[in-house]
Amino acid sequence: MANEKKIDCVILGLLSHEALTGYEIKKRMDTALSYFWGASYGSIYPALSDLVARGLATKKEYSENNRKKLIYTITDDGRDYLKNWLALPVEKDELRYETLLKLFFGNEKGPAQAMTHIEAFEKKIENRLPYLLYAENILTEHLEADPTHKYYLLTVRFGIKTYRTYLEWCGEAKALLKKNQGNAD
Amino acid sequence: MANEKKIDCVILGLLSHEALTGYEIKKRMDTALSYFWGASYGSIYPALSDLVARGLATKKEYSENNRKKLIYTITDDGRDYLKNWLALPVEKDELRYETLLKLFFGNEKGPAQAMTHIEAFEKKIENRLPYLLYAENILTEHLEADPTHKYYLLTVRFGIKTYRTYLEWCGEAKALLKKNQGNAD
DNA sequence: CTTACCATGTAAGGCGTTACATGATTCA
DNA sequence: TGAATCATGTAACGCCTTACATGGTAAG
Repeated sequence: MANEKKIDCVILGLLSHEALTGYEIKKRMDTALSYFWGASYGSIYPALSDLVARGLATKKEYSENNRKKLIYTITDDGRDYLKNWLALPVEKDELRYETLLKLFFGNEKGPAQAMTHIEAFEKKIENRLPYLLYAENILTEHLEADPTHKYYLLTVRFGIKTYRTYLEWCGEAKALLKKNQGNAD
Repeated sequence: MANEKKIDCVILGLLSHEALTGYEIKKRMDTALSYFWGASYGSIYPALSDLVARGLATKKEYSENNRKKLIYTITDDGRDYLKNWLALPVEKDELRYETLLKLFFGNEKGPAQAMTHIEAFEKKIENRLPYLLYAENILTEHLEADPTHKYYLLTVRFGIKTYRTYLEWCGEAKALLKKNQGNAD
């Protein structure tokens, strides 16, 4: 019962909402979950087969516009498995911020280099923020009609808040680097 | 020249400041780098041997209080390797927030369960924040005397800002869950 | 007609954690 | 004298990414 693989849990979690194809699961990860989780096809498809083999999901062939899709549905056992995992305490939250890593060792290359990394980071965040704001709007509007999305909304708000903090930090970091560069305004 | 392993880069980055033992490197990761990077002994020690084999670091036996230590020093080649990596654009920043994952699927188990995860997260962050604040004080004080720590300070401030945002979010998330639970104060 | 996207997978290999193994020293 | 911390490492195994392979459809 121990050692739940995270990839199984994410997939079951997504399937607990609605039946999905492997491709759609990947899409969800790249959008709705992108700021706190990720996975590649190379882990998604094998995991799906495995879930079916263990009776935690079922697979159905489905045809849309003459194009066949494989849709996965969570089973009762799958739902139990998910619930069991959800009740366990969180093992670890981890980040691997290469940007911060490069910045940490910034004195090897100087402020100009550090500035470049900060600006690239800033742009990446600025590009992603609108999606989250859009999602927040939709979710807030439908909150009373569909309260099951309350949790989704909470994670979106986490994303928005942290992204805005990142942007704030970028501004401050750039200011500090400029100030210390020796040329006042 | 491509495919720089991150573990090599972190270690070289730490060694670029001062010569260290494997044990000390691990310590740095668990404190100064903890909120944006991590590694285990099982990756640190083999990486150190490898760096020596490639001429990017040297190893010296050293005795302190009759206890032998293996101290690693960065070489000129190591410094070049590090600088080269620092100049490359950031490949990816990634987070794996199990807390957010469990929260995302929270409607399977309800608000009480979600609350538990949020509170555990909150406590973890509250416990770690003081270390960062302490580090910020020290670094700010010594900033003019030792400007090489400017970059370290930037990452510490990143940690503080994001941690504070996390705590803010915890408060809001708990409020939303309570409100929707149906019992107004 | 070709680029982008939809859609599903496999294989190799890398990377890194966990668990194990060992032993010294310090502090209560 | 026992626990905690210092200190260094190895081996097995697991997990996941990258790259590869294939082919349909939609839009310009």
